[in-house]
Amino acid sequence: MTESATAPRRVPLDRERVLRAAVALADGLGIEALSMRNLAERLGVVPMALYKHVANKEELLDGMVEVIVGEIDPPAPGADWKRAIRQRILSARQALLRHRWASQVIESRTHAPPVVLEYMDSLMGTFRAGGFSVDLTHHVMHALGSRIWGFTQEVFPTPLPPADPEARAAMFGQLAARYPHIIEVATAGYHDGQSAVGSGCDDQFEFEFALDVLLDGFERLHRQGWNSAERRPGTRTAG
Amino acid sequence: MTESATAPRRVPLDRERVLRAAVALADGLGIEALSMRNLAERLGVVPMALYKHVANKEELLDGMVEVIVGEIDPPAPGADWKRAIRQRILSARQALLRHRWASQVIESRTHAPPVVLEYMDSLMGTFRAGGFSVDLTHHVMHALGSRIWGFTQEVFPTPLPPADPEARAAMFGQLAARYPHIIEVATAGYHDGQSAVGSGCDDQFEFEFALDVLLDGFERLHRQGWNSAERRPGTRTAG
DNA sequence: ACCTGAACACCGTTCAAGT
DNA sequence: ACCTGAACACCGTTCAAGT
Repeated sequence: MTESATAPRRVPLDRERVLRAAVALADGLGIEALSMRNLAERLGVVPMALYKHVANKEELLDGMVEVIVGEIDPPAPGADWKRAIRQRILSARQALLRHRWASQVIESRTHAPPVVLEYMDSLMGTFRAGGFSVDLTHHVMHALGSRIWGFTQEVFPTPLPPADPEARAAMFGQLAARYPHIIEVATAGYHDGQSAVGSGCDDQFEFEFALDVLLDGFERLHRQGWNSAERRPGTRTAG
Repeated sequence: MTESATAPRRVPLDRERVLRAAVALADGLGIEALSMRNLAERLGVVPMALYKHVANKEELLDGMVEVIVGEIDPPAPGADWKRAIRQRILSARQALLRHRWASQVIESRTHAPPVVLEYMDSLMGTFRAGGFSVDLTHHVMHALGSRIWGFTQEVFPTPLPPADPEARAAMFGQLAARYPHIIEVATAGYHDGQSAVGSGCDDQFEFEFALDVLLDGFERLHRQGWNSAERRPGTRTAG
């Protein structure tokens, strides 16, 4: 009985506990609230104690990425490449949606933690198993880019329209004059008084739309036996 | 002669000068070196003087984005939609490459400055002029996402291999065991002793590859009269 | 009325002093 | 030998004192 009642919460710190606390803190208060001092306080230790388990804040962030990437489902056995890739990326998307700060942190990393390399290697293995050439696999991974994590940097969120109908009408009038196409697109299909501006698009639909345009394109290139010695996809002339 | 020799550099500060100095500082020393204090010193003023021209640092960053987006070429007249969009995005890419910090700052913006809305509106106008439905224009803009700025978040840069041939061979052996597909792809086409790992891919080729896969896909959907009431691109069954 | 130095409330990280 | 409080060199921003 080493953990007796006389020392109730004297659980020794370890890297795992530091990382999980950091993830929980970022989940709860946002990534901008994650400071070494803040995290230490949350763990009931002095800030310097953290430096026993992570060399610095950058390494802390690396570790947090590892935790999130670890939540991505393993590849489904037996699926064809297209379904396998699609499923894996959409699983990554779910993991990233559970931790809204994660995409930002992933994009700020300058080197890949091992678990990230494993994930990328696994995706590439799926393409190769599907018959993709090494060449096409290479460019296809680049084309997916950060989309392999299930997110794409969206264009800027448009601000919420004012609640007052008159003010809203005035705002739309002004915007429509300056940005006619944005307003046209944003208000399409919303003719019953509300508008898509501010109310947000269906992010999941948009993500899958882009993913499927890419996957369909990859499939076509693969079938055509594309290779990079020829030109880029769109520039090949007929015959 | 208001600007006489007796007061040589007493040029009054204005927003324009603040923004240009901030861009120059970020270009020269990196975005992490851009602080209000640093920028003030560079301009020979006290930090508080900056707050006369920008409300806070966020607004300073907004202004810097405006400067960079202003460098993007206007649309070429007379080109078909595909060439026009392609050219515009590749021009944006050149602007962003001149300011390596810009993509990071653009992605961190929470709202779009007017010049950004104008650029997006202009792209959407090009799709519309090319006959795209409002519906397809909407989803196509989402699919491009941050690619409209000419960049995509690349996957993590792989570290430079060690110079010592023996150490390099050992490293490749270890990596190949853990990440066989990464190594396969990274070393393809480099059989003359060097490797693509660390030496970097052709970013411009990769960018245009992905862009063209998307543009080709958009063209195909447009010709098919795609609309979002049907399913996503890849999920439509034959017939 | 205008400007600005000092101060406030933070940061990540170092380091020497204390146990 | 180990731990940690104080300190260092920064931040963005506030505010009151000085001109």
